[in-house]
Amino acid sequence: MSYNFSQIEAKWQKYWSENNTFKASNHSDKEKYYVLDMFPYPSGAGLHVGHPLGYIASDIYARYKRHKGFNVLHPQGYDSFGLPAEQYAIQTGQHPAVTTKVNINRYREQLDKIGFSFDWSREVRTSKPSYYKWTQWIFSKLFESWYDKKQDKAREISTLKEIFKKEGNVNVAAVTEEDIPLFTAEEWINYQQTEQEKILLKYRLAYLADTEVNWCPALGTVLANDEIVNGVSERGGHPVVRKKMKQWSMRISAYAERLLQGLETIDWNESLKESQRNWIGKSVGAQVTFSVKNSESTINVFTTRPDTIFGVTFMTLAPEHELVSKITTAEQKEAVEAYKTATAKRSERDRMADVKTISGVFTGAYAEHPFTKEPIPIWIGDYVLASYGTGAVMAVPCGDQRDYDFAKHFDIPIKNIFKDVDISEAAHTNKEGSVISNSDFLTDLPYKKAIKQAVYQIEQEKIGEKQTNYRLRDAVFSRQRYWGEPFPVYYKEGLPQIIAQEHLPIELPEVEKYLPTEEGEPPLGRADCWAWDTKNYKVVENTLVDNQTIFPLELNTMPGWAGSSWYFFRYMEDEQRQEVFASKEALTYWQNVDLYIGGSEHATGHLLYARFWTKFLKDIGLVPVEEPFKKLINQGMILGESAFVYRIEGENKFVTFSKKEAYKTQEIHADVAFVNAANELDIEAFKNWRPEFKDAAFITEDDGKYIVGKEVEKMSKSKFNVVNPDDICEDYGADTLRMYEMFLGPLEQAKPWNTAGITGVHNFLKKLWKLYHDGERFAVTDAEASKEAMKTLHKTIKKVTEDIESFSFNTSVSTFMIAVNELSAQKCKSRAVLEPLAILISPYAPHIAEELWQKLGHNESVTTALYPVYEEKYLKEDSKTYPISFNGKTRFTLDLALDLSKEEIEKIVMSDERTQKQLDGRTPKKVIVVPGKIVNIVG
RNA sequence: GCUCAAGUGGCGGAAUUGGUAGACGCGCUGGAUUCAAAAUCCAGUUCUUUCGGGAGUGUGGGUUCGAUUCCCACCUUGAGUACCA
Repeated sequence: MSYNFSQIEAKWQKYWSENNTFKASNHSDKEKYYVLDMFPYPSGAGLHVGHPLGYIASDIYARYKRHKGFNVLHPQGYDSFGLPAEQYAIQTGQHPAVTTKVNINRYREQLDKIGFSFDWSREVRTSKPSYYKWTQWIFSKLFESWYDKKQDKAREISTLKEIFKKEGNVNVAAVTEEDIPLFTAEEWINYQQTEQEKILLKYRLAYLADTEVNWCPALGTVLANDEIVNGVSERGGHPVVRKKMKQWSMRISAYAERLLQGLETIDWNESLKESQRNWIGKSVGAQVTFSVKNSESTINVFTTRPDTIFGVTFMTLAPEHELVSKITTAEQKEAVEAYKTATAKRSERDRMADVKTISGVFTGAYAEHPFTKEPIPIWIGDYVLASYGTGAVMAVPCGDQRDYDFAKHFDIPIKNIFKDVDISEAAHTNKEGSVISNSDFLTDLPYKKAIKQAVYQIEQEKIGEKQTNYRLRDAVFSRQRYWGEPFPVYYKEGLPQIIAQEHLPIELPEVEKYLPTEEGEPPLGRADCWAWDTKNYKVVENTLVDNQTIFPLELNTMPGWAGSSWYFFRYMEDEQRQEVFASKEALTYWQNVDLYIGGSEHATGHLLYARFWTKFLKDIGLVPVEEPFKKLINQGMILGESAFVYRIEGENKFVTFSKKEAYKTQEIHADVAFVNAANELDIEAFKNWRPEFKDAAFITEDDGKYIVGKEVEKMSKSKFNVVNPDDICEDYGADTLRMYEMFLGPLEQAKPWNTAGITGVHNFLKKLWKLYHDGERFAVTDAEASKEAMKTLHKTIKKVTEDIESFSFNTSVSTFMIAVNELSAQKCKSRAVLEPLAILISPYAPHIAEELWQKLGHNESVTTALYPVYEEKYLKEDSKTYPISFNGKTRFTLDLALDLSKEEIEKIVMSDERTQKQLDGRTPKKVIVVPGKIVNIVG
């Protein structure tokens, strides 16, 4: 009976689904283990072989943990709101919900074929109203909260109102907008209600404010910082410009320090933590106030080097700085205005592309040095960013390269305040080991002490204070798009009002087109039925808006990361799925994700936002954990092998790989489906591919074959190098696909896909099958296993267990191959060996394992079997093959008993004739014997 | 520029505390089987060689009896970030 994988796989996939084999229970005495994949966005292209890599790894781990006796939660779902479905809707007029559903069904079909152990009963779809109801609800909680710095947590906005009523805002330490006026309790009480609401809005964690946003005209929406790569949109690569707009934002900056500290408590890879640290960008220093001469104005600067304050020879403001127009002198007005206009015109991209050009203008004004009282010229320059720190710097050219270059360029004096350092060529930017001089009370202090002393003096003289700055900006939360969560918000007198939980979800309205309106409003502006009736609590026709009881609803939708910032909690609930976003019991039992696997492209987006929301939900007592993902692994990308044909320029003639150098050619992607393992092109298939190739001519190799060029690139439709997992399952089976994906290389590493290599893994599974059979007959016996077979088994248990625990799945596949090769050679048919082997392999190749398990006489699924236990006694050796090396180079080997002493070993080795031959009459200087390891003869 | 990874046969990769470099698989070569092919099985496969050996893990140095592994400098590739005061 041969290995009929298609029949076996269909049989067991049906069995698992019918028997709810992988349904997790929220009530169990077993220890819990939560394994999660980053859920996919269901794109129209379907899955290629790169996508399931992480799912296979997590599935192996989940199945392994079940064998180890854990209650495993391993769910899956869809991040189903997003731009591609909407772009498609704009082009075709099809409702994004329709295409999304089609894509999800296709994904599910593909996933099912690979044999994952997902608990589909807990599936989530972010675009489902029953799901986004709770996304809207969490938004409303953020709206109803403020961040109390004293308690270092988010609190309900009602507590803030109480404080205002009692004592105004003088004693409140909150994370807010900068422009908050101080008021007393009396003033607060006397404010109009709208005035109060305006003030509260500045405190809320979800707030509406005029912000400088990244506007992408091509997509017609704003983008968050993490959605922009190299100055263009991540999706589509469209240009992005800065623009001031009224937008919803999330006060993630309030959590900067906790997001940074939390990294110490989680098991993520270092490079990922490092990118989050960089993104948060903490810097410790001081804020110092400089007064402007002949003016009431003062300039605040932030510096990480207060020790260099005596080296200040000028100041630079960002061109957008609000003081610029105030302090500029009449003579400089024209030049300053011209510079401001010029910089405003330059796009972010231009500014980034040209970092080297130094530009700036003198304002004519002078500040006063807070210690020396000397006048300091004030300049403006675009190397100072308005969005970081205070938008102004105290320039210390001797210690900062940009200040140095600026000073040299404009001939501003440079004062050296470093002891024994030459600054004639460049600034002295390395603070380690430097000693300050020429600096009054800081002279002769090493930099660390100087920083402390400077901060102390600054605080004593009340000209500034110690301060910590973060690069992390608040995240823009509005998108001018259709296919996202609507806000549970309506507007009364221009101020946002939240809709209570019991009226949620606010469902997306129908629109006749998915484009912005003629007035430039978001697509929801096209909806006819998009107003909120505050009496009947329902969405009604826009024509009914009277601004008394019926008000207009918010037209923006939420960004893609809203739904993905909390979905891992949603999976925890199973029974009361319609009632609460997850019950207390479920949240307490499952806590957080033990193992999270996904791509590294989410390093600063999803993974930061999810941590932020989790911390917030913890603050308001909704979840019990501070971090969502305890351990995280980034799977590497599987790359495609593209095939190229070479067209001679100006002709419809293609030249084969080895002869292309003789011509001027143009590389063209050919579909990898037309190319065999030997890189030969199927010329007929290629000709029929596109009309323009119909009459193409070919210059072939001498044997008449056309050989293509190969190159490793990202797998993508546009490169015609996509390999589909369905085809692999069809030809070789899911078990082969699963094992081969793992066999390709280390999980976290990027690696090219090469279908040709798959036969090795497929052959292995055939050999495994044969091991349990004798021709057509199932041949496992109860006969006692040989010593060698037991040794092979326990060696395999040990290695595979270690490999799974360290996520080294590629090496465990080779361990299985070695085991099957050895057992086949030993002709082992013993149940005592083959039964544990079936369990060992079942996380990797679950279908064949189930089939063999059943043939072994079991009625229950192999997933219920306990993992075999490694016993050292089977591996005990009494001799070892010693490498005998001379000066570190192994020359021959020698079998010796393990219980020999060092002296005995040395004696035997020295008397061996091969040793004498190697030595050739010399006397060794030294003989090193490491029992059980090696013998090394020196000399 | 800065930060983080990584450089090992024709290819994917292995070597878990420093101890026989190249496991396992692909590909390739030869053989068995077959009318033939597929499939299967067996043997070989880092380079070099005067067949005794010799060299060899990006490059150069160092520590060590012994280094793919540890240290220093450099080169290359990939990822992230980018005037962050």
